[in-house]
Amino acid sequence: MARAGLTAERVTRAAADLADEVGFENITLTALARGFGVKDASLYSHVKNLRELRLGIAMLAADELADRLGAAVAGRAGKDALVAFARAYREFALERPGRYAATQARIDPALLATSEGHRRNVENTYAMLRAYGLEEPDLTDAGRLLRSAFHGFVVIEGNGGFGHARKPSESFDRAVEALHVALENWPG
Amino acid sequence: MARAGLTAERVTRAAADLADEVGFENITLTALARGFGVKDASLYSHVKNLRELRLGIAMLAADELADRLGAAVAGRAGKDALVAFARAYREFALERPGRYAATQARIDPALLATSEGHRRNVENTYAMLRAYGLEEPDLTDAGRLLRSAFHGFVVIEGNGGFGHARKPSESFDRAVEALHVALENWPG
DNA sequence: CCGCGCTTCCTAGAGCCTCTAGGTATTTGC
DNA sequence: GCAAATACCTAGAGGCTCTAGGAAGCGCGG
Repeated sequence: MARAGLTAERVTRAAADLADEVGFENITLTALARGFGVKDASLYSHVKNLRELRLGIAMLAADELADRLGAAVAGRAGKDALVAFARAYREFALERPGRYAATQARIDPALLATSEGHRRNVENTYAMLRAYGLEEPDLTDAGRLLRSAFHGFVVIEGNGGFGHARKPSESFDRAVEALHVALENWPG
Repeated sequence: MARAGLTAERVTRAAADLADEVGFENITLTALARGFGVKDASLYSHVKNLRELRLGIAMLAADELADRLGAAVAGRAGKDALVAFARAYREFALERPGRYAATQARIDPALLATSEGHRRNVENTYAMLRAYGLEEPDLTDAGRLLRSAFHGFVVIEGNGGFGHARKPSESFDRAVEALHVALENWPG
């Protein structure tokens, strides 16, 4: 009997792919096992339970997102950086919906602090905002607005919530411009 | 044997309450039946299946949200209306998380068109935005930005995604102010 | 090259979930 | 008060998570 050669690493990666296919909340250890040609009980040697598996995907995905966002803003500043950041963010969310959803999953704060990817994502955003001359607490407020707007947009878009009237990508670019205006004229 | 006196109406309403307690995605016909002191199979006389039940909650919730938003903006205009709208929106989402999640559920477009609540919600937003002197397609873009920002904010907040650094309500108010600035100086 | 132990994978099964089929009992409407 | 409508039931199939314990493949020292 040939073995499938599972490892925690491979299982998590396959789970992330599965999440992109069927949605982060719809992944199933049974389906994952089927993909490996293995029984579901076998996965429990590599993964503690479904919760932990989701956590693993979240870490993986946060790292990948951080890579993309980091590459997007590298060598840019101000509006250029904002636009590049926003587009890279949206692209990731649309292209890897399961992984993206994972980055937004509720995570134990203590554990979150150990996630390199999540930390880098926060850092990237703040670096961008500092270029607008913002200081605390405006920095936090502006960061939360950007995060909310970007996240809200891709969630609604991914959910098919925008109807067919106007191309989302156009609305998105305009929204980013409007946010740029808001950042430049941040209410004092 | 006394009967529980179920109707589609009562079942849906109880399901909405259950959703507020345990989360929209975590509602269960079994748990719902338990609440009525009835077997889960009995609910299938009143509700087609779990999908349809969720749909019913979505319709109910959209109506309730529309009531709140309508009341909030009544007699107001401009920044006043925006602030009132935003606060009512956030309040609903925090107070009735299950119902709120339902309003954001993916719904068949044909069915969505028949939902009074969803229609009123779109209408309310547009009325508010027209006061800023916006016209199509800016109206659509600005509407999508507001929806994204509000939705994103309450989702992240409800998910505990904002840490403990600064009170979300303060960030929210500042974000709304910033959005007001963006709407007033909408990029041409 | 042979057995020893570690790890991988298995079967069995409990518990919870959705949903169907078909039966019994209560209520309503005539 | 009787018949039709309907509220609710039991039984059961099928999918899910997760535990417990057993059997095969693999890598190592002798």
